Amino acid sequence: MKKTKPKYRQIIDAAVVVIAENGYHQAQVSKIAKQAGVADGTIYLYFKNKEDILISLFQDKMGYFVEKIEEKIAGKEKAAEKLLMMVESHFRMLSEDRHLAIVTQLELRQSNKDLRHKINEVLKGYLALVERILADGRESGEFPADLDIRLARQMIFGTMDETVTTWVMNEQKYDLTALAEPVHKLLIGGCGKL
Amino acid sequence: MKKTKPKYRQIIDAAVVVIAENGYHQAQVSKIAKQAGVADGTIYLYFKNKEDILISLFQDKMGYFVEKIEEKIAGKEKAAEKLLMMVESHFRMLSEDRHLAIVTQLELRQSNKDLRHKINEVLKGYLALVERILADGRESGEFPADLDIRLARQMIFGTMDETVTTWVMNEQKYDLTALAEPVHKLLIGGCGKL
Amino acid sequence: MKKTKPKYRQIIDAAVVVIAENGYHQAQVSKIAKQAGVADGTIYLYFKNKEDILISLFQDKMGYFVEKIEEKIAGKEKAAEKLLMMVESHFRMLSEDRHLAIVTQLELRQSNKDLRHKINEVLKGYLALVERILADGRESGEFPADLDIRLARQMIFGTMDETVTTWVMNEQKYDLTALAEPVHKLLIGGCGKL
Amino acid sequence: MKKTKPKYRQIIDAAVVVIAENGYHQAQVSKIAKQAGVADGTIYLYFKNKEDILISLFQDKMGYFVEKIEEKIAGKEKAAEKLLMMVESHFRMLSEDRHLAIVTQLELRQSNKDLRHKINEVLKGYLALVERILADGRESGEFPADLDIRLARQMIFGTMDETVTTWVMNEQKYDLTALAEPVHKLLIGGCGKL
DNA sequence: TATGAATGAGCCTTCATTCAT
DNA sequence: GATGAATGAAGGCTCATTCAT
Repeated sequence: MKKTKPKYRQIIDAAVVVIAENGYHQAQVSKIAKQAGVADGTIYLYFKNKEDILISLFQDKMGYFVEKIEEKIAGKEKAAEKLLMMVESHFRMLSEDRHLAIVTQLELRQSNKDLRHKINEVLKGYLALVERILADGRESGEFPADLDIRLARQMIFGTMDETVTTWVMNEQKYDLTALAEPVHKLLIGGCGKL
Repeated sequence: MKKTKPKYRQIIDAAVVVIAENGYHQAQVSKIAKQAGVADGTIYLYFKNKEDILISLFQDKMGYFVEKIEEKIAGKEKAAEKLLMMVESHFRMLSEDRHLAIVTQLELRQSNKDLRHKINEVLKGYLALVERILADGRESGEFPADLDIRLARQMIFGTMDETVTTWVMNEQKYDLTALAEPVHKLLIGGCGKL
Repeated sequence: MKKTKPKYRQIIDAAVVVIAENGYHQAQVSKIAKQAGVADGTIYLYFKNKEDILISLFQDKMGYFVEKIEEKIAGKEKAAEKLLMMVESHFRMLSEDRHLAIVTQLELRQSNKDLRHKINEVLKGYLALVERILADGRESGEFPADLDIRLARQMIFGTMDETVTTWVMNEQKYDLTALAEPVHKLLIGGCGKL
Repeated sequence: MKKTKPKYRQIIDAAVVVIAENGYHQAQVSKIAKQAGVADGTIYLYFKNKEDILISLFQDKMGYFVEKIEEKIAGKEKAAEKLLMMVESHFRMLSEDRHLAIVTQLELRQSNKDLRHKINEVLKGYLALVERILADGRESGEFPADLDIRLARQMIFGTMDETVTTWVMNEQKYDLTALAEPVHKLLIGGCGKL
C-alpha cells in the first residue's frame, strides 16, 4: 500500500508546509518536491496529479481529526458534553498546527469548484459525526424533539469554521482554544435570553 | 462618475454571469467583455485590471445588500426581529440571484489571498451591521448582558454562510428562504432545550 | 499649409518633451496630446500617424540644425574653420536643448528599422553639408587630394555622434561645448604624431 | 554550467538569426524557440526572460570579439599596428556574420533604455581595450603626450561604428573589410594635411 | 524506483487609430 | 476643425506533467 510508504507522508507533510508558507497559487509541484526531498517526477509515483495531493492531504488530516474527536467523545454521556469535546478538539488541533490551520481555512478554499466538491465529500465524514451527536441528543431528550438536525449541524459547523477563519485572518493572535467554552455555550443556548 | 455610466453596470453584471457559469478560473476578460457587449479594451476604461472587476463587483453587491437590510431593519424595534429580517433578506436576495449566490459562495473564494483580504475589507461593513444589532439587543436587555458580541457575530454570520453554501453546493435544489425562520430560531435559542 | 499652424508646432514640441521625459516606448500618443493640450484625435488632423510625428520632429529640428550651421559657416574661408564651427554648433545646440539631446541620441534610435531608414533620409541633408565642407577643403588643397570624402564624413559624424551620446549617457554631467575644440583638433590631425 | 550546454548556444544563435531576419520587435520568443528547435518553455530554463537572451547574446558575441582582437594584438609592438589590427578584426568579424552585424548595428539599439544601459556595461570591456591601446601608444611616445584618451577613444569607436552602420544600412553592398586600412589611416592622421 | 530536463497550452493588458458628435 | 470614447490585435511567461535514462 502506497499510503504507508515513508515518501507518501513526506510529500503530504511537505505540501502542508509549502502551501501554508507560499499560498495555494505559489505552491508549485516542484516546490513541494524540493521540500519533501524528492524529485518532481517522484511525486507522480505516489499521487495521480497535483489535485490528488491536496485531496489526500485533506483526507489524511480529516481522518485524524474525526478519529481523535471520536476518542474524546467515547466516554461522554451527554450530547452537550460531546459537543463541547468536539469544539475543544477542533480548536485545539488547529491551534497546535498553525500551518494546517492556514491551509484548511484559507488556502485550500482557493481550489476550483471541482476540487472543492471532492473536499466536501471528505468533509462529510466530519459532518456526519456532528449530526450523530445531535441525533443522540434529540433521542435522549436533551435537545428539542423538533430540532432540525441538518440546520443545527450547519449552525455548529458554520460557527466553528467562521471562528477559526477569523482567528487565522487575525494572524492567530489570540488563544483560540479559550473560545471553545463560550462558543459551546452560544451553540447550546443561542444568543437570546433564557 | 464612472460608476454610474451604463457600461460600468453592464460589465459588472456580465462578470457575475460569466464567473457563475464558467467558474472563476475560466472567466477570461475576453469572455466578460463579450457577454457585456463591449470590446476587451473597454473593460480597462472602467476597471484598473481584472481583480478590480471582482472587487468592484463585490463592493457593488455588498453595498446593495447592506443597504437593503438596513431598510428592512429600520422600522423594527426588537433585536430578534431585526435579526430575522437580516437572515430573511440575506437568504432571499441570494435566492433571487442564483448567479450571484454561486459567485459569492464558491467562486470568489478562489481568489488569491491578496484579493481575499480586500474582499474582507468590504465584508466588514456587513459584519458591523450584525454587531450593531447584537449590541442593540444587549443594551435593551433582550440579549444577555454578558453576550460576547464578536463570538455571537461569528455564530450568526458563520451559520448563514454555511447554510447558503450548503444550499449552493446542493445545486439550489430546495427553498433557501424557507430556512430563514428556523435558522433564526436556532440562532436565538441555540440547539439546547429551554 | 498645416506646418505653419500653431497646433502643429505645439504637438512637435510636446513630443520632444514627452519622449525625453518618459522614453520612446512610454511616449504614447495620448500623452503627447495631453502635453500639447489637444485631444488625441486632433493629432491625426496634423499627422498621418505616430511615426509621422517622429519623422516631422526630426525633420523640423534637423532643418533648423543645418540652417544654423550654414549661417555660422557662411563667413568662414578655411575648411578647418568651417569644421570647427560645425562641431561647436552641433555640441552647443544639443547642450542648450537637453530634451532634444536625449531624444536624438537615445530615444529615437529605439524606433524600428523602417522609421530608422526614414530618419536616415532626413539625416542625409546634414551629412551632405559635412561632405561639402570636406570637398571644399580638398579642392582648396587644405585637405589631401586623395581624401576619401565618404570615409572622412563617417569619421566626423561618427565621432561627434559618439561624443554626444557618451555625454548624454553620462547624464550630461560635463560641459560638452568645451569638447568642440579638442575634438576638432583630433579630427583634423588624428591621434598619431605629426 | 548552463552556458556550456548545447541548448544555450542553440538559443543564442537562433536569436541572432531571428532578430536579424524579422527585426527586434518581431522577434517573438516563440519564433526564437522554433528556430532553435526547442519548446518555448525551454528558453526559460536557460534564460531569465527575453531581455536576458539579448544581454547574453551581446555578452557572448562581444566576449568573443574582445578575445579575438586581443589575440590579434598580442604580437604587435606599435600602437598604430594594434589599432589597425583592431579595425580590421572589427570589420572582418561583422562582415563574416551579416546577421550579427544587423543585430548589433540596428536591432539591438531598439531595446529600451534599461537594456541599453546593460548593453553599455558589456561594451565597456571593448572600450577599455581601445583605451589601453591608446595609453600604450602615448606612453611609448608614438602618440602625442597630451592626447585626450577618452576623446580619442570616442573618435575611434564612433568612426568604426558609424562606418559599419552605414555599410549595414546600405545593405552590405560593398566590401567593409577593405575600408579598414583607409579608416585606420584617417584615425591616425586625421583629415587634415601633414 | 527515482530522476529532472523538456514540453506547450493559455491569457491579461496596452495603445495607435477611428468616427460619431 | 475638434473631441475622446471605443476598438481589438498581439505576445511573454508559468508550471503541471511526461519519459528517457
